[in-house]
Amino acid sequence: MYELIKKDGTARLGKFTTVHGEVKTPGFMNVATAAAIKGGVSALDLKDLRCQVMLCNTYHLHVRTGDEKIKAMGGLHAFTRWDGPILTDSGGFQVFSLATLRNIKEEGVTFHSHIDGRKIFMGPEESMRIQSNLGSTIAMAFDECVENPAEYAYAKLSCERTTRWLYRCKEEHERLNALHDTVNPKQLLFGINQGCTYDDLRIKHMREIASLDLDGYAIGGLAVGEPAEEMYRVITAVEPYMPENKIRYLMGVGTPGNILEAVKRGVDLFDCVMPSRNARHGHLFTSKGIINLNNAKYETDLRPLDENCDCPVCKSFSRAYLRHLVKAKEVLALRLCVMHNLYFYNRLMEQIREALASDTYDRFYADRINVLGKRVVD
RNA sequence: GGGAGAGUUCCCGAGCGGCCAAAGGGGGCAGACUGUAAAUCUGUUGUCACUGACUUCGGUGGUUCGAAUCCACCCUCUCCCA
Repeated sequence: MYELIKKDGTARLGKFTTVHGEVKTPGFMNVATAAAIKGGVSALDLKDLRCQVMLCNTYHLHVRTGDEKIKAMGGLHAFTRWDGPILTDSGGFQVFSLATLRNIKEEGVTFHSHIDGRKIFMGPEESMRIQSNLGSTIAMAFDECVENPAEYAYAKLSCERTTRWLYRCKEEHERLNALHDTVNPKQLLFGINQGCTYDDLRIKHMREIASLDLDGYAIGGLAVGEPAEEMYRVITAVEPYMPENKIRYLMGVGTPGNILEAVKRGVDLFDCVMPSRNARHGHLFTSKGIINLNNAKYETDLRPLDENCDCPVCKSFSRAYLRHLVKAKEVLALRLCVMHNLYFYNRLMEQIREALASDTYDRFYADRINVLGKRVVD
């Protein structure tokens, strides 16, 4: 359950209590799609990286190794050795990202597996069953994440279908939670707001799903190519209709700057592949902006990535060494860079919470917003 | 000593009379990445006064309207025989 500790304008400081532990919010979830943070970081590293929640994907784990096998092995917690909260994404995003490999109908979506091409059907009931088998702390509703830009007519049609899917999700989720043989009978369910960039669709949809009294509410379908200002506008428009006593999750977002903006607009929870993916590509986040380790200027730079960072990587290694590892394509480069970026994101969230707790968020925001997205100059 | 073959732009390597500043890799340089089909993708990589000109394909000469491509000699390397 979510507890709102205090508000600063629309920004919220809170905590979310689950059977697998407490999540301080605003918080960031570290993405481990196939039950692993890409780049060689295991669940055992996540505590050191100040991670609160691990996020895994329904579709990927269904395709390999298979949710029933994972259930038989004790669920995702036993499997990955991560004992904190796990959120499973429903597969809804794959409706969007595997666009060339799928077909959407009222019953659900048929995918062609990206691994072996075989047909996989997933609808609300299937997604709920898989997530139940995985035993995650939080299950996400099965939705359609519509591409941007989208025609109003299609956005409306898709949004209405996502609502119908949500009713089916809730029913199946309750049925499964009541069964004796589930890994986590206290599994929570979050609904997902859709409506593309149309404020009226967003608001109508949000009001509908809010009435279902779910455990949390997500805003989905953003950061899919629309300008950031449009994303902020949608959040601002829909926020008043999100239940105040429920946790709010902005899916797939984003850059450090996006997070500061969204926190200001009342969002509690985030996840994004950006810290891990960019790290794998030598793109590092620091308190003074962005460092691209591929750049020749770091070849003999003996400073740490971020002088203000006390992560295990910054404590020990120079930019020059990390650049060397990146250029040499050493696996160690991936691990160290991902560790730093995840730590940076988790630490950023801590700083946001500290600022909210001490009523200094406006100042924190003003100090950082123009720095975080730019290249480090030094 | 005799025979066979090879030398191409930073590297490997294609080209074998004009469509060649020269394919394709690699490397270099730079950019992108937002609920991960992503340790990936894109651009660029002779010089300059850059919609054009100039220099470059081991060296020097030659044939030709035109040569990285054909000829002669030279240099270097590899392999085989003695």
